[in-house]
Amino acid sequence: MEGRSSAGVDRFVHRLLQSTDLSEHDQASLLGLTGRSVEQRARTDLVLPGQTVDYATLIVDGLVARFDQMGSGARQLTAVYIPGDLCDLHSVVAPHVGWGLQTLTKVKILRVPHDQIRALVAASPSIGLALWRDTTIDASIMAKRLSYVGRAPALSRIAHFFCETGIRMELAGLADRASYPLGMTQEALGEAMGLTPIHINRTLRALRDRGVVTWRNRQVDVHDWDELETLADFDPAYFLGTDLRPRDGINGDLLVSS
Amino acid sequence: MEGRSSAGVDRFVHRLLQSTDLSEHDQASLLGLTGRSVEQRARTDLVLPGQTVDYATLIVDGLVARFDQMGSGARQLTAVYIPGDLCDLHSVVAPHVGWGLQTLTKVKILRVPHDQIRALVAASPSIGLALWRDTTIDASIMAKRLSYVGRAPALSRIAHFFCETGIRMELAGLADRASYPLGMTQEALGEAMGLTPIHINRTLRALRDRGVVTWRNRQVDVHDWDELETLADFDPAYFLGTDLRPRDGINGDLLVSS
DNA sequence: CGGGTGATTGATACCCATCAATAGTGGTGG
DNA sequence: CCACCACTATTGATGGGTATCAATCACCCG
Repeated sequence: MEGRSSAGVDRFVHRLLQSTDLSEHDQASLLGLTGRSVEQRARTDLVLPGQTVDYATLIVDGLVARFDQMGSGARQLTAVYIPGDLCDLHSVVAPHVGWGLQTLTKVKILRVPHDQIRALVAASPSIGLALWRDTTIDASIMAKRLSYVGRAPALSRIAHFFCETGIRMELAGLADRASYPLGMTQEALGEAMGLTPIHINRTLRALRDRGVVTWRNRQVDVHDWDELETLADFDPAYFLGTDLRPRDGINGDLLVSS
Repeated sequence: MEGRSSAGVDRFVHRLLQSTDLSEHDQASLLGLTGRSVEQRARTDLVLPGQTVDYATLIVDGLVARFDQMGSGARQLTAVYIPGDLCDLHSVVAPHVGWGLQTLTKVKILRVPHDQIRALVAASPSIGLALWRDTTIDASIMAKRLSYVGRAPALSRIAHFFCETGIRMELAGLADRASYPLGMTQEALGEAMGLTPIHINRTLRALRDRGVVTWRNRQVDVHDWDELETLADFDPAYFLGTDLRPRDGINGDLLVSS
């Protein structure tokens, strides 16, 4: 079970590089991350609210969601993660968690000990910066979700999810934005969107009937990306590292200067 | 205008200490933060989406909100900040922002240059840890908001906001949880809750009629805290540093060990 | 004292939830 | 390999929580 299965780590480092410059040495350090490899079937809880964890969860294959649970037992998914994501990176600095993690599909994950990550941060300020920044991007995505759940109608909300997920898939090198695998259930999407599965189903039908996007057999196919973006009022700026790329006074070991 | 007005900085450091142990030296460094003091009237934008900022905003007095703006112009408030909060701490690592900041009341703020903060982080891993952790607490609050906007009815949603804000006020040493100033408008609360101001007004009336809480003259008075918590299904664990206090293997300069 | 913003209330419409039932799909064991 | 069974997707009917449109009142600041 132990192993330095690099597939997932590779993707993670690749994503970090989209927002932060890292030296060869730092990249090598990050690629050296290891963890216990675990496989789980769909719809299983990996971490429960109230737990204290000492590892972070890196997705190698499949989908994982972070959720918050209401007293009634109803769940709201606050984030959906794809391969290459380090789901609960923030648990490194806040190991007592108020949320949980659940699988959305059959998954393969890597449990990376917090100690390893902390050691890297201690050894390299750039890595600390990159990881901190990664958690802020995670928060940006959540903020955007909040604004859509609070303000957008179901059609726009779901369209936005398809846009966002498509771009993330593409950036991760997993698929094309207009055609990507999505193995979660309609019920899970409902929990992410703040909608009932019934209404999800009807809205998906509306999107299909309009010829915009089809989601069948665990596969999303966008037939009219422009129209999807219009319906979603989509602007990818909020989670792209684009504007955080090499620029004076921000990147790399700037933390060490003043 | 320049000044080392410490009132706000004091509160900020005080809050950091609730979740992280910091040495006397680190505390002194943080207290040495300075910035340009600015005053603004209510309902004014401090930062607009798409801007690149080189300072962080520390609230000395008044309320500030972070918002996301839809294409229609409608705004969703993704966070509400009180005195002592460093609103956009995450902008230190991601200075190109996708959101904006607006005042909710007349405010006095301090604009603290990113450079100053980065220098502190470079000089002390503990400070880096404390600040990173602070942004994760911010994210926890947002996640909780998301789950309530997505899953809870208006009454519960608003009750939860009153609980959360009361506890935060109390922790900040600004007021009692059951009686605190809240100078924002009902419209602004609507933007935070994902509800129209009309519905906010009616729900407030319902809370008043039940004898649970009264919000008048910019002042919240909770008459029945237990009932309010029940209505809100409130559990403060998600943003308290409580469980992050001194504990082996987590705090202080642990970042520097392995 | 005037003007504008915020609060309050009423009437109506609509989006989405809920309840209920059937069809389809994939996984599992015999 | 097939049959079963649980889970998932789909559709209909109905109700409810909020939004929307509209108007009046209260209040604060200049």
